[in-house]
Amino acid sequence: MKIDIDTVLREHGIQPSAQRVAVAQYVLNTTAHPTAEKVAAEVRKTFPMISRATVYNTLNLMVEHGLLREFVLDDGTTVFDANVGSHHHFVDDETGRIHDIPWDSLKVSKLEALEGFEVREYQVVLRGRLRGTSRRRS
Amino acid sequence: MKIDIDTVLREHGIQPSAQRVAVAQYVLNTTAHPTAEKVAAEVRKTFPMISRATVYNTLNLMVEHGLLREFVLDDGTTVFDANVGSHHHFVDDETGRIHDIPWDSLKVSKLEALEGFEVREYQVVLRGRLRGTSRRRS
DNA sequence: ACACGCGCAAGACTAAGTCTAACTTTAGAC
DNA sequence: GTCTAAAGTTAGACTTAGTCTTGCGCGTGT
Repeated sequence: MKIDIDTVLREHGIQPSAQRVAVAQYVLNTTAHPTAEKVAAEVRKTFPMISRATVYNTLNLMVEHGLLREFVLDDGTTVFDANVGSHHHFVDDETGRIHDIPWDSLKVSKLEALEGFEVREYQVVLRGRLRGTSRRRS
Repeated sequence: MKIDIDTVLREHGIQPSAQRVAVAQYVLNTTAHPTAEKVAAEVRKTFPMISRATVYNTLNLMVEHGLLREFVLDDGTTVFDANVGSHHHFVDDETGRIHDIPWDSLKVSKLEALEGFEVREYQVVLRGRLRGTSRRRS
């Protein structure tokens, strides 16, 4: 479950440090799509002295080095996603939580027909409710 | 081209005022997907005394009443779109500008197969370059 | 051992947006 | 037309998320 974070960082060209490992440890092992502040809060549970700037620096570093993906929600909050492969997103209207949708669950066609646009990447953003949820409050 | 803004507002249940008309006048007649600050700047050209709060209030009002749509870009900036019908978005990597893609240009299939998700709406967000643009700088 | 550089901390700073309190305008009643 | 209450507007304080700056300390290579 939890491989050697130290190695993962190094493999992606990031020099490890206690703080960076702590951040990576958390953010690479959750599917919760946390915000930067959430990451900071979590990490501080085991590493109380880490500064905000370091958390932000580390997250940005990880994004730059392809270890993490940044995603901005409709309400403007930006969250991080350890799932760096292509996938779509479903946003729960009620809780705001994001769920990853496997790439192959959806198919977008007619992309070729877009005259004048050279598409590098795309993604479907869905919004709605989870079916059969008995209203769990966040 | 420019219908009676006063009437449009009233038809959507918004009591017109000089400030509101000025904001609506601009934002309903552009396809530029402006930010709130951009709207404020534009409106001030003809209405210098309008306050920031009023611009924000008016834009939010218009969104609530379905005259406008809010859209958050990947970098977290939120912009407004007078095109309230369903459509997709293409974000130009180079300039950051957004282009509306007609709903029927793309087709998303297999939506039904999403077990457990009750989709209320969705949208494809594409990213890339405009084809054949001779690098116009923003 | 030494110095150089990288990373970290703390807090100042910025940008975008919301909130508040006081003032002004408007619509409707008389 | 005048009055009043409600609605709208203003300026600026406040909040939140994030970046920048400055200085310190530790590790590493020679």
